[in-house]
Amino acid sequence: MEQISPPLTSDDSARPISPAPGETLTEAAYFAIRRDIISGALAPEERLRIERLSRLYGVGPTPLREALQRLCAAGLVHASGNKGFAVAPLSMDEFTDLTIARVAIEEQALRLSIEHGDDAWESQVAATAYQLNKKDVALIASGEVALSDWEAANSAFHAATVAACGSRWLLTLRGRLNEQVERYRLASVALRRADRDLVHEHADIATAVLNRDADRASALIAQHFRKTATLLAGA
Amino acid sequence: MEQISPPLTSDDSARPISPAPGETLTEAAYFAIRRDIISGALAPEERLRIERLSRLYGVGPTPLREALQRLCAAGLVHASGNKGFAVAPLSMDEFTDLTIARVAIEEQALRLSIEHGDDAWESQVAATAYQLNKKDVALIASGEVALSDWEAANSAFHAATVAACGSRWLLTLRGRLNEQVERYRLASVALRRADRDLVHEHADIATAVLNRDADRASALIAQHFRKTATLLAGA
DNA sequence: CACTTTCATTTTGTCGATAATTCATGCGAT
DNA sequence: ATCGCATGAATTATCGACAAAATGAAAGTG
Repeated sequence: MEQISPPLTSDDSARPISPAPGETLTEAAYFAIRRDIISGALAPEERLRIERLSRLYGVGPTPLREALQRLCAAGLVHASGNKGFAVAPLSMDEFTDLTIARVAIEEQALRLSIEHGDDAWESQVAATAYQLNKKDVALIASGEVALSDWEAANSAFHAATVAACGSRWLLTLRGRLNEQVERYRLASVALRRADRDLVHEHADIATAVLNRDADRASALIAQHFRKTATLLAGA
Repeated sequence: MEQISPPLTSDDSARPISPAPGETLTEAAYFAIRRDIISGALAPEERLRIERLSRLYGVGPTPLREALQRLCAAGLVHASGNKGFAVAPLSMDEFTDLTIARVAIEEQALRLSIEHGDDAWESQVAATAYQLNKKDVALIASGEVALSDWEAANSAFHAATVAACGSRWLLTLRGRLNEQVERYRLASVALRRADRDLVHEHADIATAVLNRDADRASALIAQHFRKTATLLAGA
């Protein structure tokens, strides 16, 4: 989540992972590899040889294999027969597929959230909407504001809107999908300075949500996601 | 999927798994353990000690650990710190949560499928609906027909209806959810002879789908799932 | 030129050692 | 006398090194 796009591949500089407190090496490796796959430091379809990863992260083979198995279940890594692991590929088909699923889940989560959300939820939505608006304006103005800041605010706002949907499973699935989309986002630089009117898009969504207008919020979020998808695809 | 509810726990009878052709031991172990968790042979919250599993399935510790990591990502197993693995617990909260997510995904998948489905899809829906109807009738009549047969038909019908949704991700997520629900289904015997009018429920769904009435199909499927949930909960 | 056989690389599985955790036991305090 | 706490031993998970199986490629032969 930190670095946007480091020296992509062939970055064999050792980046040893901290064993972390009360965390198993397997988990540490899992998070480290996931981060590097999402950020693109490990390129799509790149083969993940154990020995190399072992040198890279300074971890033994066993925790690495276990971490890779988990990533495999998460869909970020592909494991074929006896031919080892590789970073999951990136394709347009997969991306449109992903967008469909994402819209479906976000729409439903949003509807449920609007239906069940209480006052605290409303406050949170309003608060994150306000923060995001500030970041949106700053982004337009200074062109190259701290991007990770904006991303955090963006993510927080969208998370807040669906937080009251009442299903941890729905949110978990949503998280997994976002994880995947993040890869495409970061893979394409086009999205950065796309001159879309984010200020109004987000403001409209926030308004619809706070007005409890499920149909309108649903339509707007679908449009919002699809626009992102179109921009990313056309770039 | 085969056995409904074998001697539950303390079944330490060796059930060695076949290495399978062109399949790695890790995968074999993964499927075997998943089957036993879903079927209830491995009880909820039961601790999964490596040594014991090793004796049970006749597999070394490493493949087992890797399989458990994957199951962990799938949500069927919980892994805590350095305290080993355990079968994921079953709770009412989790179940209602699950039902919400399931309805959300199935509704959307169904709508998309109705929108995009072609003639081949229609045929498949009609065919599986016909088969399921036969099994439904048989189930009512003979009281205790081959249950696995009925389940296969039921599963095939519902799968057919959403098959044309156009998103592999949506279907994958749906599969994961169904996996979880299956555990609750099999854990409760109440569902078996629940005298609900399955014949008509299924027939109505099939009719709505084939008539391309997305709203009605959506409503029916939600009702269908929620009824299952209610029956299961009340038992 | 195609097919087979062999060899090297890579992945997978087994084993033994280390480190963490849990349970039981004994001591001290209330 | 009982409850709480600390200590120690046994159990258990985690890790890294070694060995076996499988895959892919190259070379040799029909």
